Amino acid sequence: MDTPWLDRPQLRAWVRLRAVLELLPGVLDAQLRRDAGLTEFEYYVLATLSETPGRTSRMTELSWGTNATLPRLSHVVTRLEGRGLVERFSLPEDRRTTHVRLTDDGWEKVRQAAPGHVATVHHHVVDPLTPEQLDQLAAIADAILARLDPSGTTAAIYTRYDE
Amino acid sequence: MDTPWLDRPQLRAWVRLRAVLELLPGVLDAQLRRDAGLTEFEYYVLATLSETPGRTSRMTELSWGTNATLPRLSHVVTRLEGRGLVERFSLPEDRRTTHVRLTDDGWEKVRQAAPGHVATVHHHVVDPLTPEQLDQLAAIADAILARLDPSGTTAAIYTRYDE
DNA sequence: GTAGCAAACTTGTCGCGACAACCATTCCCG
DNA sequence: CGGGAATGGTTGTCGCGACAAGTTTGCTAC
Repeated sequence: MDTPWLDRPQLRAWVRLRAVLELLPGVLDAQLRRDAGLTEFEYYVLATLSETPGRTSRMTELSWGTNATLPRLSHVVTRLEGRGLVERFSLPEDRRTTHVRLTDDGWEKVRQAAPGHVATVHHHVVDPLTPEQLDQLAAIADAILARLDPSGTTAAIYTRYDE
Repeated sequence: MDTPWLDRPQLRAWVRLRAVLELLPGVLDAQLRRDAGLTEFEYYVLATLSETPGRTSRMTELSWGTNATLPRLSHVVTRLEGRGLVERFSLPEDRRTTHVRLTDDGWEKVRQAAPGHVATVHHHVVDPLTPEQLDQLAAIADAILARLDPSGTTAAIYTRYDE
């Protein structure tokens, strides 16, 4: 098998992207841990639920919306449940499925945490980019996601953010 | 404090970027673990050393080149040393510093692992993008990195990939 | 020349995520 | 209508990364 190396422009883009992949999550995580006592992932679980009708979602659907595997989500929900931020229940119609509902405490939590998190995203991602670059970024991320998730199950979620 | 929410285009870009941040590292990591028995981060430590004159670097400089904290790097080097892929030593001129050298086994390891990893990067990042998008991505990542690393210590490393 | 301070790592502890195994429920099909 | 297969989640184990503390060496200033 021949080895297609990366040329200069490709390497340039990749090295920088890799640095962002390495550094950005830590910054977002640190801010939320410090100011809200939440993991970035925990925050997104709560935030996703808060935007869902009835503040309730099935585990599997929630895992799509948050780009997580089911085991990971299950563990996180267990922790959030222990802190009283969400609650699990199931319906008689299909007792295999588990539903997760955001509690009032959870709603309050995400409401308090949101401004700081949004400000961080603004500062580190939105503000440094021009509007054109934001559109470019959306298109670029879209193209990459198409490869990461060929089935398109996850990607389909994002279409709701299209104009 | 007022809360500047994200408008549609901003949200669109951010949600997609976040998905990439969540999914891409796992894919790269899984490929390297499976095919080479290396973490993506372990691979980059070895790869960075392999491109350094003398295949040797100080811990601190290596941590810059790989976007890692020193404790993290120290743990990783300990593991790599245990597997015989690198070796630590210090010089009398300043015995606080630790130098890390890639062994022949380490060199062979990275040589064997590189093609598969590069192919993965090609498939998931380079190939889905047009040349224009690659340039855009480099500029976008650059702008974000400037905020992530205001001191510019890390960023300075990347200028060597500029034309 | 020695007292403090800074630099450069290392080590210890804890928590989260990946993977694999497992369990319960429902569907399908002869 | 009974016996797999498939769906939907949960649980257990292990390893890595973050953070905080500790250690050694070198620098500086009086």
